Amino acid sequence: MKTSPMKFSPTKGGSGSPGSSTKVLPIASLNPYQSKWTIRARVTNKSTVRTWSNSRGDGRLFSFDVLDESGEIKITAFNKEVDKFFSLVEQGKVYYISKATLKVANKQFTTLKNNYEMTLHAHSSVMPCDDSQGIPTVSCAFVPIAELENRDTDTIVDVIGVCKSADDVSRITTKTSREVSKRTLQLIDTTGKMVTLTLWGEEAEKFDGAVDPVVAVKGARLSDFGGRSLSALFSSTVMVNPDLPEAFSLRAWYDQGGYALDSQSLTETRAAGSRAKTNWKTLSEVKNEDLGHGEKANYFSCLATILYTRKDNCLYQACPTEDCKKKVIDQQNGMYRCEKCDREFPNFKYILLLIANLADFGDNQWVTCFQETAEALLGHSAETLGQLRDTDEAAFDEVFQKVNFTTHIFRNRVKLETYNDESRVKVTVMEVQPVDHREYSRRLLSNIRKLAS
DNA sequence: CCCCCCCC
Repeated sequence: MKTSPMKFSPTKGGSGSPGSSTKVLPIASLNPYQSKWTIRARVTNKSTVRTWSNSRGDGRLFSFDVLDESGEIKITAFNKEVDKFFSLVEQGKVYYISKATLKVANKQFTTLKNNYEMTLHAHSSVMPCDDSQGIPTVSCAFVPIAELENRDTDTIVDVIGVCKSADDVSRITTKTSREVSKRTLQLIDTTGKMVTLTLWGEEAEKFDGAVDPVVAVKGARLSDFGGRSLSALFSSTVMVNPDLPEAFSLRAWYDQGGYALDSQSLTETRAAGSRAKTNWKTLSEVKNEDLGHGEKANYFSCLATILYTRKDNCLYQACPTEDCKKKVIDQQNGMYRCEKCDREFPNFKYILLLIANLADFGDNQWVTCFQETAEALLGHSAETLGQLRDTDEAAFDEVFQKVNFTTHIFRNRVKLETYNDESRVKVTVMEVQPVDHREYSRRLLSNIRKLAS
């Protein structure tokens, strides 16, 4: 299997053939101080054609990575060489490559294990090689998912896992106003840990996670978002169900029970995080523990019953601009002025700002509910309520009567606020959820057990 | 001679 350096004679000779007097050398032995060489290597990654424009000029380029049994190297082609080689170079195929320029790789940008990289020039030769014997298909040093916790962030890693779930593709706008597709996958492996991998662009769009495929990524960046997470780079290779022994054993492990493992994620997403550590408090605990008195706001969840909602002034006329909730000034001429947007509008939207009194078995607390939480409690949109107030006062009143003595789970933000030298704790409802009685009962039982022990 | 690697 080993391909030792040797003379070779291409079956198709002639002037266009790779230098017949050069040796096939392992990639690992190449350096800028020798020029007579040929490598025989497999293309493991190929970029698209990109253009650039900067102070030093502009042009087109593409790059590809090649691999042999000794190592790997990045090869770049510019302008005329793009035309000459782009369609010839195919992912996964093996080529004889010779007469390219070696230069020291900029470690800032390389993800390959090689101190050098190659540039193709006018006399470079890239020739397909039918014999791929002894040339590996990929070279990955997979890091177990649990091990990612101990690795430095911003390093480049190879990871393989079963894609237990995948989010839908979404479009995001980058800081430089480019639009790009993204999709996050949750990968698990036998270490019992899970990590999020983000795919970008076309890779995100075409990914199909329907059958929990094995996903291997070579050259992903380890980021510290949410603890530890992975992001694919332009230079990453993402492989779905790759033909690798690691993939086969993961598949077997998963199908034989690994799928049922409740893997702990290294990537704390906001939703998962808040679910994992809900800060349950009774209303008296909130007061006794001086919650919200610190520098930062505190969050707590409670089960409570609404005793009273203040219907007066619970609706105001706000700027119709999306995301602007500024109160408008009625110009008394059919126009409404928003100071924040510095514009007048012929219309406005209603915004709810509901003051309510919540009670549990031991205490009560005044809270503020903005738009979404107030709508959830009252069961009507702000717009509907605005119309109702103006047209049917009895029906409007009834909405507020009906919400009294209803019980919900409230997630709240609490913060000490100071107005005119007077400090008081302000509680804002962030989320209203129905009571899950099973879960609530379990929690009570658990509290009772703790008190008993 | 590129070197973009994005979002929460």
